[in-house]
Amino acid sequence: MNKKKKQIIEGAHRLFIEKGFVHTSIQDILDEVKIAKGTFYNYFISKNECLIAILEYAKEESEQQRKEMSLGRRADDEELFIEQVTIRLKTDKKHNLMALFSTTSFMSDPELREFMFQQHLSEVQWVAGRLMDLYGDDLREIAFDQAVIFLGILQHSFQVTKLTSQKNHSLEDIIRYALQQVRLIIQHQEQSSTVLFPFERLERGENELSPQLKKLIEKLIQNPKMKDKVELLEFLLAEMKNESPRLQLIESVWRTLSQSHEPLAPYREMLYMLWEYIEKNNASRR
Amino acid sequence: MNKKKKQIIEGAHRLFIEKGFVHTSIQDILDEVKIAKGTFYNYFISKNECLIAILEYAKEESEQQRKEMSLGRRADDEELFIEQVTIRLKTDKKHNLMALFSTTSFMSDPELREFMFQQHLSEVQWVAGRLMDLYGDDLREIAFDQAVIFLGILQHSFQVTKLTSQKNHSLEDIIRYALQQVRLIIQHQEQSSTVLFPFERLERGENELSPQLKKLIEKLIQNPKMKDKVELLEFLLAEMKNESPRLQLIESVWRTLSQSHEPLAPYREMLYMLWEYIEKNNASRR
DNA sequence: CTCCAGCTAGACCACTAGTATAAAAATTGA
DNA sequence: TCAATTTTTATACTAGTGGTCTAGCTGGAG
Repeated sequence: MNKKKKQIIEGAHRLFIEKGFVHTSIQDILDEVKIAKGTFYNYFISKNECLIAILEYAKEESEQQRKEMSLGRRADDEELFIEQVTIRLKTDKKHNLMALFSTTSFMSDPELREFMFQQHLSEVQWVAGRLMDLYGDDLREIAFDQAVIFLGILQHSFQVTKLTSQKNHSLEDIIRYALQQVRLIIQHQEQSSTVLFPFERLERGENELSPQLKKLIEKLIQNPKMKDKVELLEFLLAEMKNESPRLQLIESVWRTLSQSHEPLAPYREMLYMLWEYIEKNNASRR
Repeated sequence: MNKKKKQIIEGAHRLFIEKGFVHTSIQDILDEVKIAKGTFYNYFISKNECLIAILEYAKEESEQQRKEMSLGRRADDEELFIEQVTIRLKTDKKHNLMALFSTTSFMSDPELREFMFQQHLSEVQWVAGRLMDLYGDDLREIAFDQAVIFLGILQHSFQVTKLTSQKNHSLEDIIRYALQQVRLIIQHQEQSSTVLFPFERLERGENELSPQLKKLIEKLIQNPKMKDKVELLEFLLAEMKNESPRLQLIESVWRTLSQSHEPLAPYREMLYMLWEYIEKNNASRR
């Protein structure tokens, strides 16, 4: 990322935390970072766009940390899960984004809204996957429901903690508590009970791969040298929307894309996610 | 309430739903209701104040309905509870305030924030009380926790329903689902398990009576004729903050206040709430 | 009739996000 | 090193915001 852009993001970030998004004017940012208006609008097409960049940065940060802490540990380690959830909340807290993240609906700008939606949904999916790691694949049917319950308890507990300004519970206490409740439900759930969110419906198509792809394409399309890459990516995007994407084709395209090493972080990230996707689907069809 | 004020509230309400709070300008409201700017600021000191008035109105509406539907039915009727929760969500939906209500943190104006806090907290308290009606007073210890869990599951499920734009679940389905999960937890909860929010701490002092009192005092203090009333109310406010308020005194003051029939809705509402408070505490000490 | 609260129209203020432009400065490539 | 290109700057501008203020109008009560 450009150095100046990073400066702006960091400055804006500081101010958003300090004074809140609404009450931070562009002018404030300009004064803080000591740049001219033109420069700001060189990097962001709007104030909202700037916020999105900050949010994206925060998400990447916590995801990176989650991956790192999972190295060399078992996927069914409850403590690992708790730590991973903690890390997200901590970065959210550090970035003071809890509120924004949990709301979405107040957002006026549709693009910002959409972005928050995706963020949120992908978190639910992550939790659902992790719950299956923890408590076995029998959970599959209700994994998504339990993820929703877990996050619901979590979020609401935090809210009420704030409301009553109780300070006697740590982040971890509350996470542990939420997990305990969910475990209890899982253990005593009868087979026949209602399922609100069937897993399959949400597993594919609406996952985070597609929007990521879209964004990458938009970025690359400006560069004429990337024309052939864009073509491949666009094919992938279309293919993944199908009922049953042709895995062989996707894998082939993936290999082609992997051969050239682009110095773009989102490009490499993309390849990694794609690889995960291929693996997962290969496993489930076998 | 003044006729013109009602007109403004209704017009503003319509616009807030249609275009959202942020994107409705004062000018829009003026055009909609066909009034001059001066008139608007005659009734509301700010746009925020106007929003608060709308929210208050919505809350009163749903509380009224909740009371009405409880007439002649047992307090431990699960169906009644479900209907009562439904009615709140429906009016919230009708007023499109779900989002606002559940968030709070994004609000810039501290007064608005405080208001939302109170709204939210009082809802949690209401649910906690009702859960005890349903499942017995043994629940007391964990009633507040379970209320938080219930509302958490509820809110989050709604959010995810929106996210995934699933339409196959009705309001009632989701409420029933949330209650089912909570019931499951209650049935299998061991005695020794963690309690996040001890009931006693939240039962008194921070209930809705105090802020209501404060607001009423602020209103009456402008009227010199009400000076003696204000004195009594201020005594009540102070007394209720004590560890164990002297019920006899409070009841005595209540009788005095009841003798003069003020034509103010909030005044009568106040008396009603105070009476409920006295009854409840009388019962629990007996 | 007078009086006056409530209403109106509209000027005005300081502020907002975002655009436009021309000149200056920094970076780049040869 | 020098010329070309890109980035940055300063500043003026637009159209809109929430909110204040004033001068004058109007309908109804006494």
